[in-house]
Amino acid sequence: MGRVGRQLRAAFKSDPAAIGVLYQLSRSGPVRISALANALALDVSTTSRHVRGLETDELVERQADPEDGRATLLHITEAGRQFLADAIAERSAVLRAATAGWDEHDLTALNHYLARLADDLANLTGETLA
Amino acid sequence: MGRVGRQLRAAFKSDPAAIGVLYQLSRSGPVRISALANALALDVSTTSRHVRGLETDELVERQADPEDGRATLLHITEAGRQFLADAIAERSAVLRAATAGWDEHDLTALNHYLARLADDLANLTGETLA
DNA sequence: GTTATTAGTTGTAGGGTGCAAGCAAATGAT
DNA sequence: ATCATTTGCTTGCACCCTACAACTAATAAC
Repeated sequence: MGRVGRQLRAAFKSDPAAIGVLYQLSRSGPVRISALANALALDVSTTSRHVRGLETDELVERQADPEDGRATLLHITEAGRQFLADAIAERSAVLRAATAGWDEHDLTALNHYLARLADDLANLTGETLA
Repeated sequence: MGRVGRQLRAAFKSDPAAIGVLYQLSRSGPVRISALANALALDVSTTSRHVRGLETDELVERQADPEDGRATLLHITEAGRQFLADAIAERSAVLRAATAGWDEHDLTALNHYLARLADDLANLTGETLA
């Protein structure tokens, strides 16, 4: 089981953390850092540093939260979407190469199971975006 | 997809790396460090450090390779097996908790797919134990 | 208005990882 | 046999990810 993880990590060299942040932002609209950290199952401080890095690269932007001066709302930029799309494309290519011998049915089944497992694990520990 | 990985990493706090080494050793008998590194898709140097740590904890032992004085052959100790078994039990408990609502068929199917994917990824990059 | 709580950042420390340099044993060329 | 090369492994170094603790700024509670 851990094998899959290790091999995927080895195959996906590019920015492991950044992509998680961008992915979450891409499908959730303006969010606070704390919510993001929660969704990623990471510490707020860690998430804060990632966001700062992405901000420097202009893949993410922050705006003051109109309802709370302490908080900031994050959103992905157009460049961020592009970057994410490229990263996903690269990963997909690897997966497609690995699963070249699979038939359509098995692929969708695996996908389905993984999504379900991710949801169940999220429920187990209570991490989700609000 | 990365979600599963992140959440599993969060749920399995204990010794991420050590367990990989022990697992490989448990199912492969005496191996060289280089072969182990290859199987784990890790750098030899990284693997070397892990082995040293496990050796200190007496979970792994090394003996000189009779056929090559430079190499060492690693094997898991009884304590190592016990440690691994405990770790696997802990992980299994988490997974069972997460998949409490799954029926038997789906579980075995997921297992099957993951094993297949791991194999295919290994083939893609050529990492296996000899 | 003073105190407590909350959102985020920064300091610090610990691990994992890979690359490059080094060391010792083995192999190959002469 | 001798010396150069290759091979297996370890160590030095630098970088990233991560969490916890201490801190600042802003809000909420009283």
